[in-house]
Amino acid sequence: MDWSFRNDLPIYAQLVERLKLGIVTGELTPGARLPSVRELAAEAGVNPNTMQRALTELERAGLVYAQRTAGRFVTEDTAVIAASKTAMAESRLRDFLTAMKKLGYDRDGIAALLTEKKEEQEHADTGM
Amino acid sequence: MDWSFRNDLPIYAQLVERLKLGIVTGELTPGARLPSVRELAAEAGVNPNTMQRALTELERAGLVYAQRTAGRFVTEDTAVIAASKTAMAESRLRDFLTAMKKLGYDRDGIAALLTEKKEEQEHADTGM
Amino acid sequence: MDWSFRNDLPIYAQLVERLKLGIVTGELTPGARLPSVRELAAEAGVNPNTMQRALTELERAGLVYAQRTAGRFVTEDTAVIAASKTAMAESRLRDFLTAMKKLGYDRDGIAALLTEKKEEQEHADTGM
Amino acid sequence: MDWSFRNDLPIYAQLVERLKLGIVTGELTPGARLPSVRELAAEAGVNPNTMQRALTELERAGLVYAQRTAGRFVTEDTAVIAASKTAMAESRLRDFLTAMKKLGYDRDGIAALLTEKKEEQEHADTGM
DNA sequence: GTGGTCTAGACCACC
DNA sequence: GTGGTCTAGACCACA
Repeated sequence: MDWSFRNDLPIYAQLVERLKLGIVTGELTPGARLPSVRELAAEAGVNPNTMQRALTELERAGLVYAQRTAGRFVTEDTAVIAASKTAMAESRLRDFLTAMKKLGYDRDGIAALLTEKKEEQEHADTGM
Repeated sequence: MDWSFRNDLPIYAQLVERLKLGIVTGELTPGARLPSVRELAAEAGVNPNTMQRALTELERAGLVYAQRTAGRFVTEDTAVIAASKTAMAESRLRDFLTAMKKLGYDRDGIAALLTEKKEEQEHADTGM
Repeated sequence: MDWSFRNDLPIYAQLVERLKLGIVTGELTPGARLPSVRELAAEAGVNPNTMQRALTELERAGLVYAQRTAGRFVTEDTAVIAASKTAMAESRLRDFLTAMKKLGYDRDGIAALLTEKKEEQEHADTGM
Repeated sequence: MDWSFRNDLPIYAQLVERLKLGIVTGELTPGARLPSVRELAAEAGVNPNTMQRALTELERAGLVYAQRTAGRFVTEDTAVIAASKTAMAESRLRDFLTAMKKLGYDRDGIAALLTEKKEEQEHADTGM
């Protein structure tokens, strides 16, 4: 995992984002035991409390559960994970579309931009 | 103009965003005179200092210029406005694509989501 | 407000409980500004962080909202408050009924206990 | 017996609760021999130490007694069992009433809620 | 050793 | 002065 931080968002929120990503992409498999708070904190280079806060947030979202003294585990409920993933994607998509619409782009304009970007990318790919 | 504020961004930043939007969408036409800081602040229901900061930001971006005593005006340089608009759009697009890619969506997946969304929208439109 | 704490529940949770109670009972009126985190913390005799955690919880529940630098306010949405109140009552009721049922009491048994308690109470009242 | 655990109470306390319930409801008859700690622990899926602690608690409460090598037995003193049962019920009742009173419900309000709940239940029963 | 809680104290952007 | 974030370090019950 890369534990680099931007400065446009609180660290704990970025930790949440990062861990969520790890779960929905399968990097952290359902049922897997997470390292202890202290270990994760050390790995990420943050205070244990900060990491704790992030994990508490994940617990609230149902992506992780804590067991008294055994540690924390990724939920086995793959439905929850899948729902979380699509929710994240839809949210991104919705935000993107409304922002673009506010800027005066309609669906065709957006589609044009996308294909344009795509071609750029392909040229860059072949060029590398 | 709607002057409602979210809680995830400083107010002055939201003011900048809102005014920028007004300019690039033509709601505020090139060369138009802006209301005074006091008036704008009153309209938006914010502290004049906060509005002031937003306008200063817009000046730095070259979208607005001040004339000693006459007030502030939207730039007449339509090229600057157009550039600002495409810059905003590209930035949105880039952020969106990288976020989706992190979530495991490739170009085809994104395209699928977009068309899906489009159909939803159309059904909603016809249904209303 | 009485800020006494039991030791069967984390302090922050008791703070949440106490403040929630204040809101649903109208002790804290809709739209009212709460004292600052620091003031509340001093009044309750806890660390500001602990009070902050409680208030964050209330915010998540929609009973309180924060405004950038102006302070925190009780929600004006009385529907949310009413819903919260009935939710609390129903939850208490449900817990009570299931617990009694597990103990082997049916509805009639519970009703009997209630009227018995009521009479006790009345005798105590007249006796005072 | 169902040995599922919540997360809001230490496991040993939940074990005590569960076993107490078994005794006061007669599921575990007076004088009956309990399985060994090891067996109980295995059945409940907990550490033997944890189950041991729960049983010790029950002994202190006088609901269970140990005989050197023969094992543990449910008390034959039905008076103790009955007293334990009413104590549990009264405690539940008292807690419930004070909580509801704090929420602003008087006896009539509580009675109303109860009958309301009762009707709901009956409709659900007949409806199934 | 694990998660959970709490304190103390600091820094920050914002208004 | 306000809310928000973060660190450091401590203590606790639990298993």
